Amino acid sequence: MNKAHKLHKHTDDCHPDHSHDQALKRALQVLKTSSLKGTQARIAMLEFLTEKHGPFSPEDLHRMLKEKNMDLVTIYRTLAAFEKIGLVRRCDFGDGISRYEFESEKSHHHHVICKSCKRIDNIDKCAAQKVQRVVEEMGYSDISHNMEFFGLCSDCKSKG
Amino acid sequence: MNKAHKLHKHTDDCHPDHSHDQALKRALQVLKTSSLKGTQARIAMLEFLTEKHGPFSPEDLHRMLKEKNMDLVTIYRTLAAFEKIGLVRRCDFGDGISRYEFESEKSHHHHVICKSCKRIDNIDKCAAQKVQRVVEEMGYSDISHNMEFFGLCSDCKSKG
DNA sequence: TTTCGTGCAAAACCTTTGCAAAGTG
DNA sequence: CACTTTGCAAAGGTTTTGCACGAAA
Repeated sequence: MNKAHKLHKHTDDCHPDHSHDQALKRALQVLKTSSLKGTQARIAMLEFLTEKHGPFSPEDLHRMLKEKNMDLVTIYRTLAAFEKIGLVRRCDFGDGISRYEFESEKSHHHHVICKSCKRIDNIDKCAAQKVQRVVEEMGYSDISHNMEFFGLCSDCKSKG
Repeated sequence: MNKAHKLHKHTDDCHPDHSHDQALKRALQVLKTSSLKGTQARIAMLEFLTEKHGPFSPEDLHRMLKEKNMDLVTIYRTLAAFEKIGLVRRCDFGDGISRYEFESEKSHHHHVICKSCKRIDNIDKCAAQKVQRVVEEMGYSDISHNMEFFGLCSDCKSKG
């Protein structure tokens, strides 16, 4: 069974300001800083991720970048590398599939996934910051978080 | 490789009021209401989960309830059934392992996982409620959420 | 040139499924 | 007794690993 790989596109624009190229430049900079080589595969993935934003599963990326003839394994390894240096964030929608999204201060947000039609909406407000302060007070540093919401969207509700 | 299965115990008491048995009673009630049979396996798991609370992976439970001679598959199926009727909540710590925790209104909370020593602390404050209101305004109903924090605990920080 | 990254094949791992036997109400 | 649940075995799907070849600095 090929679970819920095809999820709806976002219903709102993540980047109405067309700041893709800036994000890409910064990303390539981070790559250098981390002494990772600027290979074709990595550049192709960063171009895609900064423009389309996500979240995408490794298989999604493999399919959507198939003209680049990259191995799925390379995509897994590249995403792991990107995650380690903070270029992407891993999302978990609870279906056993990892999804990744380009991460930057500006772009940080969370999602609601409709339990029925699997559509994804962005939530711009990140209330986790208040909790983050609590976590800091507990003595933690270098804090990150995951937060996803699940619900029934209005369309699915009205359809019964 | 057997990833981070052995996580530290919580460093604070979840239930200083010893309300295990009450929670267990209510859980068994929910079982009946959902027309699920009160089998040995289910009762053993509920006893364990209401007392020790979690979060536990299926394998954790299998190991810790090994005197009951339950098959791992039974544990998977039971957890799935419990999750469906809201008796447990699934947590994702981003390491590819599902962990489950007994869920009740009183017990609802989130975690911080130390990236280094894997210790888990509870966060009692659930700031997700404000975001939940935003999600409601977007038209969603029947909303649930996952939220986990990751950081470096003070012990690990001082050890370098 | 030296180090790092990629592709391919295979393995590891967690989770799910099918079916006969046993248990529950 | 009718129906659900369990155990066992096997399969499924995602992710990881090993190694030789190729690419980047």
